[in-house]
Amino acid sequence: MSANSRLTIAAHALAWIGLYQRQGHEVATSEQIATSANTNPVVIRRLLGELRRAGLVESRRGVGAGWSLARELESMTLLDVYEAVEPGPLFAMHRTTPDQGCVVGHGIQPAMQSIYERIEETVRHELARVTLASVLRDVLAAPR
Amino acid sequence: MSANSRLTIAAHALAWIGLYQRQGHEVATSEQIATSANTNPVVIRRLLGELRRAGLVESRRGVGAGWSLARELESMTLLDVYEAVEPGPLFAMHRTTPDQGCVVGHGIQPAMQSIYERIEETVRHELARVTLASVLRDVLAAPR
DNA sequence: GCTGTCGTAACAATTAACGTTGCGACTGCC
DNA sequence: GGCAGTCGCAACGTTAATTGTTACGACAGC
Repeated sequence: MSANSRLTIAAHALAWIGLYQRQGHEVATSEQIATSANTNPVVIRRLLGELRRAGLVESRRGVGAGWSLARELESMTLLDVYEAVEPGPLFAMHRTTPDQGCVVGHGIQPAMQSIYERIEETVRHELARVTLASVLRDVLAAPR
Repeated sequence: MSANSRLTIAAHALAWIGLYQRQGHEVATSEQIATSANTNPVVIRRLLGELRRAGLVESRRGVGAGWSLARELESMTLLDVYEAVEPGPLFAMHRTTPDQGCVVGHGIQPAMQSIYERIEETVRHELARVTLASVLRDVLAAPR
């Protein structure tokens, strides 16, 4: 599965902003975060834009502009981030509609759909148990 | 997440073969399955080849060739199929290594890695609870 | 006005999955 | 022994999504 790294990068950005603010800074720029994540500032701005729409971060414009947290990291979970940045489901159906004249082709999609929904629900449950504050704790606890 | 449909198609193929055998046929051809799944026979052969390596199906060659189940559908779970056809993890890390000189860039990957491993474990647990026999039951129970 | 940053559009680059074609290998049947 | 049907597999084209890049206007503080 060509998994995407949107959730990883978004968590990275949030942890970075959170740590930076703890160190007394008001706002973080997309360029600073991009340097840490080794990617392009526009990629960060795009992701943070989605997080802003979800009410997780705020942005200022003008000179001295940048990003800040809209809520405490303690009150943010990976589920919040996941829902903000992940568009589609974990597992996909057929790209083309299967043969509806075939019994299997007709019944397979509803069958798999309900299974997939149950699995995604447990994934969401697990994501909801992890706060961004605990992610940052784990980040800082990594051996160097 | 650009989810792929490999698990869905593989389950489709197994259910199709299982039902076909129940109706008294010995083997199913990749072309029959491809027609039901509305795709190309080579795609089916590729997927079934992976399932064969995992010991879930067998194939014959020559005239009257085709595919048959190597085990009962009751003894096959979606986890068996998932592990046979899904190469990578559900969530990806950064595409490029983050800045190891940054505290967050250095600690983010191990932190996310352990979270992702825990989540994949619960997904595997859920997949293991679903047999292909129950998938086929659900397929046949779909309203027409 | 100048500067630094966001906001966003447009497009290129990369990657993975999927689809297609072609052909050799195998096996049962005539 | 030849024929026909199907798998096995490689090669390549197509498609779609993500990611990366460039460009430029908007905004706000100095």
